[in-house]
Amino acid sequence: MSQSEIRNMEEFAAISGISRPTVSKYFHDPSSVRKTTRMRIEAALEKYDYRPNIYAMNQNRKLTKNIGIVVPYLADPFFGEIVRMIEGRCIEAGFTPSLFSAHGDQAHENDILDSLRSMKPAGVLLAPLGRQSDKSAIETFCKHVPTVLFDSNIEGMGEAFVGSDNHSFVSQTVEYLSRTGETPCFFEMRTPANPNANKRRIAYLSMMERLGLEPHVVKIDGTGWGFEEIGRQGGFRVLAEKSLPTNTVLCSNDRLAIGFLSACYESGVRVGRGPDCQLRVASHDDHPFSRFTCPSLTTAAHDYTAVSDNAVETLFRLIESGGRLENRTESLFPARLIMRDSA
Amino acid sequence: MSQSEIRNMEEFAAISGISRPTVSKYFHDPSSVRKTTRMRIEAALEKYDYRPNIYAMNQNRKLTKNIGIVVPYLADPFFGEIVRMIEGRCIEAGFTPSLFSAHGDQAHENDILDSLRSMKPAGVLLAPLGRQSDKSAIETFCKHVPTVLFDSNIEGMGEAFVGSDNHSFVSQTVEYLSRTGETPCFFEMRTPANPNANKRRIAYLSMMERLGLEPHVVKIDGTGWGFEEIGRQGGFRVLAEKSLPTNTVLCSNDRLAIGFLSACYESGVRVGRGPDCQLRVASHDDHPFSRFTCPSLTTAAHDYTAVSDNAVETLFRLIESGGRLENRTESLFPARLIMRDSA
DNA sequence: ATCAAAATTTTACCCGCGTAAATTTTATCA
DNA sequence: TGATAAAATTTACGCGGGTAAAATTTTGAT
Repeated sequence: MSQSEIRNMEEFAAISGISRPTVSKYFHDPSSVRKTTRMRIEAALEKYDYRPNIYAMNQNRKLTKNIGIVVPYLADPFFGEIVRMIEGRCIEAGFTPSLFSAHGDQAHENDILDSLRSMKPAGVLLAPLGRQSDKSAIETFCKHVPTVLFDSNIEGMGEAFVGSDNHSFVSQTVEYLSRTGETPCFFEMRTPANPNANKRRIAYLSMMERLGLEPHVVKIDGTGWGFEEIGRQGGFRVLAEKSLPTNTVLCSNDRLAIGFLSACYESGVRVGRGPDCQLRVASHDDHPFSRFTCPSLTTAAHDYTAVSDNAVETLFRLIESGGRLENRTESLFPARLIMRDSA
Repeated sequence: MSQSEIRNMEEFAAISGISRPTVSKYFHDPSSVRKTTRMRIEAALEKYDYRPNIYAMNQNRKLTKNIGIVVPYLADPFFGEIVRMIEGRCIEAGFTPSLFSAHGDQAHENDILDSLRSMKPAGVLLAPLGRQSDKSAIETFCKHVPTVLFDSNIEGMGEAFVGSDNHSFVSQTVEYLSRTGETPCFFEMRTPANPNANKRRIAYLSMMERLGLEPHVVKIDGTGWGFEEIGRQGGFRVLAEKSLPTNTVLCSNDRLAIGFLSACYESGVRVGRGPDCQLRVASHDDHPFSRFTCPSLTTAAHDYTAVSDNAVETLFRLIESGGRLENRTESLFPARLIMRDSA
């Protein structure tokens, strides 16, 4: 560490006694220069803490070493967790992740895609808003930038999709609930923000049919990304109306369940599988908060690690093969039933 | 929208009949060119969707229009909320925010500061890890980049600090709790991650002294950023040991309280202010989930909007005055007591 | 209409680096 | 040790724009 008199790569190259283009190669990939050369550069690097101008570096590069990560709603800690894992993998592999959240807003998502395009990223991991997404904007984007979709699928878009197998989630919860008690009804938003919700309803219906049970879908009103509040208000409604067809409620996702449980608590409805309980509640996602609800929430867990690892690996394959894959793959990972106290 | 044959600003300038440097000025600040010129450029922009190469733009600029936002732990929805507000303000003002999370890790925080420096941002809004932060790394960073600290203060670093007034939080909760029931004890981590925790303990002690009450600080073990789990384990411990000195628990922050409440529920301890309740629990932060705990959590709320608005405005002032402020200001916003059901 | 001052636009030059092609060095093997 | 292929380095040029200073146009008061 010393006075950083070094203003550019030219000067740094002069000092380390190597030509500038070789130094350039070194920064692009240290292993691409001779060992002796590398050592001389690294020695100089110790003395003068020079770092290349990232803007000048990327200007003439067709593809940068940047990876874009886009999530729909960052105030949801589920995405916080996923992002943490994905970022780690990207950095390990020598990429520079940049993170964006659409904050539940279509216009914002479009703006993100716009600025992402001008970043010339090597690839993008995109968890779209879903129903609210501007499909054509996403389609156009994917044509120009190597993109892997994750979490929420949009038919045919991106070079691949990596997510969880909604059928696996629902079949496990439905099977468990109906085996151990009353038939579950399915509690969801009338107009879900996310395609996973639709898949889960369908899985519920087909699972009930297979088990020869009568399905009941309870649809509640509400829009936006404040799922907990929506679940809570919906919970108050169905509890007040006593309109629940069974004593077992399977929520479409944990955030709705969190709200529903708080409505139950406030309404004095005891939830759990004990003899003194009036209601069982289960759900899907294994949201980071779901182990701290009262009672703790029985749910089907995403394989966070598998999804994020596979999404990243798929993107790396995509990047290495020049931005196009033979055929669009959809990798779905099964859920793991987490039995806690709510059902 | 048409075929984007435009490869660079030169070509675009030719087509719109303006010289390239003027076009450059336009993209830097549309209001800096004559109205007629602006209209001609914007007309051309409609026909040919050209956008300048951001890397070429920033290469020779001493300062970009980027603003760095750094938070310690993005899986905490508190930061998700703050980020959402801050990003909005930055975009409104024509800046490009880029978001980073240290994910609770010092090395990661340092790496972020490193890459942030090479981004030549106009300014940075930094919520440091706190105790885990590498103070000297942050100090060096702040010398080179105009930085406003927020949420968690580090004495003397950055050109300003914007956050919440911990004394206001604690004085309100302590006053309320001791006025309406038993004296509160203070429930916190033995080695808190965040300087706010220390300020809150001190505020608790001084407040108790002022009220002529005997303070009790309950310290629980645990490290890292999984506060809920730490609060939960600590809760089980103190409940099993029956070591709580009073029936009123004031948690240092909501995430601890969330864990503590789940421990209470599982231990069959009824929390609330009703006659059949054994314990009152209150806390600080107004975490997004605190209204969904069981019972809903009485807490002191950050003025999210004021903090984020003020942090951004302070940064803008800092940027306009060339990166240095007369003297380091600390803006603290008072809390608002949110009375819910837990106390 | 005139003319100087102010606001814009152009001219001219530079920034910091990527990269293909040419050249040099190193490694391989007889 | 010498010939030759392979690897590394250097040469030479371009990329896409920023920006000071010069030239021009506009403004506004007379």
